[in-house]
Amino acid sequence: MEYNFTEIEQKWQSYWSSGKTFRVRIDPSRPKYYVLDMFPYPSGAGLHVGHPLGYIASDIYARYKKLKGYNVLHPMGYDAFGLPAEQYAIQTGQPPQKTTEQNIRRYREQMDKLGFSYDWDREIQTCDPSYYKWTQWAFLKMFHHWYNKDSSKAEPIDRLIDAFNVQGNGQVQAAHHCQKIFSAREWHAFSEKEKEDILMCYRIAYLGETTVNWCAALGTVLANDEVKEGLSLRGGYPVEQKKMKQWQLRVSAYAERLLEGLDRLDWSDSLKEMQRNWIGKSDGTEMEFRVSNGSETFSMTVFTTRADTIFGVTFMVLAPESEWVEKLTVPGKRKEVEKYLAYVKTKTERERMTQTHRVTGVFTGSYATHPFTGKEIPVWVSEYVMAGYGTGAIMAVPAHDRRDYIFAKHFDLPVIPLIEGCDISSESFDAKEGVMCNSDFLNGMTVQEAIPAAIREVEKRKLGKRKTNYRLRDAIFSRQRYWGEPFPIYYQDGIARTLPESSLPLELPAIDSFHPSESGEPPLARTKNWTYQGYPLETSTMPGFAGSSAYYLRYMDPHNPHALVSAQANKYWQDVDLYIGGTEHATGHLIYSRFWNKFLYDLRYVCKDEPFRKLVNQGMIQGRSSFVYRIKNTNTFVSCNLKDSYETTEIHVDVNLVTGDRLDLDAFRAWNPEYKDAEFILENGEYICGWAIEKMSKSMFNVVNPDTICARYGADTLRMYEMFLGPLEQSKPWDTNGIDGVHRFLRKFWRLFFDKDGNLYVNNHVPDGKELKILHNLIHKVEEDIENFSFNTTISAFMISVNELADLDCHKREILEPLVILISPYAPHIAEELWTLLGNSPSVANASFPVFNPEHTKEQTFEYPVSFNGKLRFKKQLGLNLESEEIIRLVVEDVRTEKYSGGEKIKKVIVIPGKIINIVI
RNA sequence: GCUCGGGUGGUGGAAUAGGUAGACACGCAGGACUUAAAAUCCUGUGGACAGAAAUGUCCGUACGGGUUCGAUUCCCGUCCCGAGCACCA
Repeated sequence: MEYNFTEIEQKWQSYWSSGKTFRVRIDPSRPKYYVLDMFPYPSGAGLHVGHPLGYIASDIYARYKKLKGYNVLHPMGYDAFGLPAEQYAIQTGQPPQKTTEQNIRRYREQMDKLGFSYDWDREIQTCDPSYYKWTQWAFLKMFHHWYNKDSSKAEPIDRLIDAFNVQGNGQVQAAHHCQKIFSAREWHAFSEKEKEDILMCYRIAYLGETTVNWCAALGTVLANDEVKEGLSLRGGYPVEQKKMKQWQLRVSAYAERLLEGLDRLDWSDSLKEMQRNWIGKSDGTEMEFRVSNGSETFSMTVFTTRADTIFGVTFMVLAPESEWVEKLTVPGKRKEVEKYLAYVKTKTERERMTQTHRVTGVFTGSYATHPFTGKEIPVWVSEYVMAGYGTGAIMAVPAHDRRDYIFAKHFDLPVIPLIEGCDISSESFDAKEGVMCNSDFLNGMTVQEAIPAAIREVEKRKLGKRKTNYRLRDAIFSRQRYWGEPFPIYYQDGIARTLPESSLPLELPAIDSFHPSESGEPPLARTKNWTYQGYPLETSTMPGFAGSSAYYLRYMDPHNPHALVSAQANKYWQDVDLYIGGTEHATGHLIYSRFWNKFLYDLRYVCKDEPFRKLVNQGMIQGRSSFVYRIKNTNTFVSCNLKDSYETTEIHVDVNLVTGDRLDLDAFRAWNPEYKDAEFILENGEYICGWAIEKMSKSMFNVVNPDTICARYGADTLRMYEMFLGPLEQSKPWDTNGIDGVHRFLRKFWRLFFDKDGNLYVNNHVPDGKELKILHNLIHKVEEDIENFSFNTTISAFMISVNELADLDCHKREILEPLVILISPYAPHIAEELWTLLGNSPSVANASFPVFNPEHTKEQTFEYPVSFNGKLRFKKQLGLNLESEEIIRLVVEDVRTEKYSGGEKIKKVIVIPGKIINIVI
């Protein structure tokens, strides 16, 4: 019988789905294990071979854990709200509901072909009202809570109001951005609007004025993680900084907990490091400077991590956006400053970031007084100081800060060195080392001593106090978009009011035009009756990360109409034990969902404060793009190695028209009408394409569809091959060379179960030591490798074992049956088929993982006389005094021998001279 | 610039509480079976040198040092590649 993968795979896929083989339920008698994939955004392009990489790995692990007796939750769903569907809707008029549904269907078809063990009864789609009800619900909870720094958790806003009623806000330790300090009496006197405005500054979900990333081309604001190098992540359009009133989440309140929680997570160091950088904790000091513009005197605060350099401050710098600029610009400088501010405004965020070498700035005309020396120091404005970090103003120490140094040199400001013997003739000395000088009471101390000493002095003189700053900003939560969750918010006399929980979900209305309105308002603004009890509803929608922030909780209890997740389900499933997905979510989703989860934890809706215990980042599978070279202004294409003699344009060509870099000329002509009359200049009768490794994407024509591979080799081969390609976490280009090897192996595996005539043949003979050794070595290896996510090396082990068993012509049930179980996580279809052919009832998923017995693999242990014949050079370790020809007797723990024509010879001895030492002879 | 990874045959990659480097696979070369092809199987395959051959010797894990009886593995320095952050005071 031949290995007919098409038939086998179809048969078992339909068996699994109709029999609901992978349905899971709460079962207190078994330990739980939760294996989660980052759910995909269903794009119009469908899955390419890179997408399933992580899914295959998680499926292997989930099946393995199931075999190990765990009750495994392994769900899948779709992150269905998002920009691309809406962009597509704008271009084509197709409603996103419709295209999203189509894409989901396509994704599902493709995934089904790969034989995943998902419990599809738990599928969720973030655009489904029964799901986003709970996204809106969480938002309402955040609106109604504030962050108490004393208890380090979120608490109901009513309790804050109680505090205001009794004592005002002076003593309240809260994460907030309220500028006013008021007494209880003042609080009582405020109007309702005033009270609401104040409370808004304390809510965890709040509406606030802030500098946002505004993307004009997309017509929406974007979160920091959606912007890269001044361009939008989606589409690559320019992004500018703009002050706008937006919904935000007070993620910054959780900065310390988000940072500290990382220590308890089993994530890769690099990912943790990325999150640490993103949170950007820095310990320093806030220091006050008296500043005068000639007529008025103010107290201005700056933040520094180098309080020790206080005596090197020779000027101050304000961010152009800082409110101090207005106050400190003297009349004589007004024109100049305004001109500078106008100049800064014309620069896009991207320009400001890429043109960092350009030194710009302007003097305000004001002076600050140095708190220790009393000297007057000028206050400047420059774009190199950022409004959003610290206080938007800095004390500049040109001798010991690179940026300040460059600025000082450019504008000819004084530089005072503070470290003995440091060379600052061409650049600043930024290292935190050396002995202080020119620094009054700090002189003679090392930098490490001077930092705390300076802070102590600052605090003693009441010039400032210790402060920890975080780079992490609050998340901007509104998008001027249609295809997202509507906010359960309406406006009454300019006050934001929440819809009652009982009215959720607030469903997204169907609309017919997806363009933003003329005035730049979101599409919902044009929707008739977008009101609640006659009051206008919020017209922006929630961002992409809203729906993905708690989906892992919903999988635990996906159909519950009364709660996001019941306490019972949450208590059983707890948290995600293994989360697999790409690094691209390091500073987005993985921060937001940790924040979201911590918030729900504070409110006791979930029992774990960290959602994802272990996280593995699968690498990206890149595409191998092919190129043709068109001679400029012609329709003639020249082969790769001849292209240097012509002036050519490089054009991407569909990789499916190329075999081993040779272009199929007819297929190329048929590919695109533009090329139907193409002429070719060949080399050796062939057209050779150029190539490059790039991101796999439709626009590069380098997409390899898993369906094609499945049709040709079967899903089991694809699954094993993707794992065989290399370490899971490593990025690697897709290369179909080598897939034959894996396919050959599976055929060989199949043939192991048949006799020479091709009849199924399995006997009940008792296996001998050799066969048992092969099996148990393999059990050991598979177990070890799966636990270490080293899926590629397991496959080698399978290949070796199967070859050995084939050589022994082994058809023993006791060996072959466990072998089927071992391979089932990798190649589930072939395993199911063989499992039933062996007379077992389906499915192998319900079998248990074979037990490793070291007795079967153990090598001999005995005392052995060993002659070292002068090759022994281990006297020191052994504590022996040996002459070269001496023969010694050692207690040997293990001896490895090797057969050769003359008999056996010793290759390796493991001795115990107090400590185990490996010796190779 | 800073942080974190990484550099091993023609290729993807094995092997690190330090102990036979190159598992396994691809590719390539040769062979068997076949009218032929496909499929399958076998043999060889890091480099250099010696030998008819079995085999042996030397060199080899980016480069230069160090620790060690022994280093792909540990330490120091240099170079290169990848990823992330990037005026964060």
